[in-house]
Amino acid sequence: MKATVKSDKGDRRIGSPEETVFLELTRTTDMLSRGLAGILKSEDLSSTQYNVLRILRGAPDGLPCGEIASRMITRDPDVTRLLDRLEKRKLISRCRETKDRRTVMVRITADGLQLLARLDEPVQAGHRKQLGHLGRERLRSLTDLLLVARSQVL
Amino acid sequence: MKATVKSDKGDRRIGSPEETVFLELTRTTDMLSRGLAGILKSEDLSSTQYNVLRILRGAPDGLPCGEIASRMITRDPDVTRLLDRLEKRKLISRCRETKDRRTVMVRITADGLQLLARLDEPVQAGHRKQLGHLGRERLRSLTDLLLVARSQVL
DNA sequence: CAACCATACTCGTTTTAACGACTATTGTCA
DNA sequence: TGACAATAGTCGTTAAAACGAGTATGGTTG
Repeated sequence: MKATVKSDKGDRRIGSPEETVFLELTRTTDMLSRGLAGILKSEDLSSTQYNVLRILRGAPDGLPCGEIASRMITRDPDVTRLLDRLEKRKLISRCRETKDRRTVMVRITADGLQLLARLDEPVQAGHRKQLGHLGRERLRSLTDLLLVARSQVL
Repeated sequence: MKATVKSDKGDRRIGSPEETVFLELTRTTDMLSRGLAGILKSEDLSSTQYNVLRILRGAPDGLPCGEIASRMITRDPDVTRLLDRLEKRKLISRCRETKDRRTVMVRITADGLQLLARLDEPVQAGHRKQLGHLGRERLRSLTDLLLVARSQVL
């Protein structure tokens, strides 16, 4: 997350309820992301990189890099170099398809899987530590509300 | 927000409720931020810059730049150059304090205020468009839940 | 008052992200 | 089939963010 707002207190004008939600979302997400980033740093991984690896773990047969881009937010052009960095570290591999020679298939390597495996536990623990106090009930409400919120937006 | 996860579908393992919330938060915030960024782009402003300006609007007497940094997430060192860019555009002004000559006071300029004023309406409209469909009730629940979530962390 | 620590920024450098233009294949249809 | 458009990635460049070290000023204390 690009990190943005934190408090903005001092600005006395109370915004619309919609804006309030937006600001709260931003602050909360930002705070949580910071925690995750700290955990990932132990493996020298950015959260974007972590995400790519997780996406690839979910697709053992590999994915064309356009598909990766579309599952993330970052645009096509940037994925190339993101993958470059991961490939340099042997966490993924790329190979050009023989059928459609335009597409490049990307797969996670054994090294990549191991790295993810090392992170699984700390990441889960981090999430529990940050959000566990909410309890099932509220976690569920929150998830539901967010789904509804997102469903409408384009 | 640095833009990160979007879908991650394909990864069949259903995570903990905490992780689910985290992912939903990330996706939602990301989607909403994207919308805001689009609006800000009309004035060639990044969301970080927008935030600084809003913070400063709330503090007519100016703020030392360390205080700005602490109200945002970004670290001290980076605020300097962020302000550099804003100053170059005459949106803020800086002057060294006479009392404590270490601190630099930052103020928003008339130009800066005008720019914000031009954005106020579109930004509000954007938020309503994105989240208005939730209705008072759910907006409020969401805000409350987020506050609770954040209260505990760190 | 002199040495020392803390504070408040600034500067240098390396990574990343963002935007645009460019290349290579494939698919379409006149 | 031959021109044209669409698709899939890559490359170049500029702008931000991240991390660390450095500078100046102000407070503290022996």
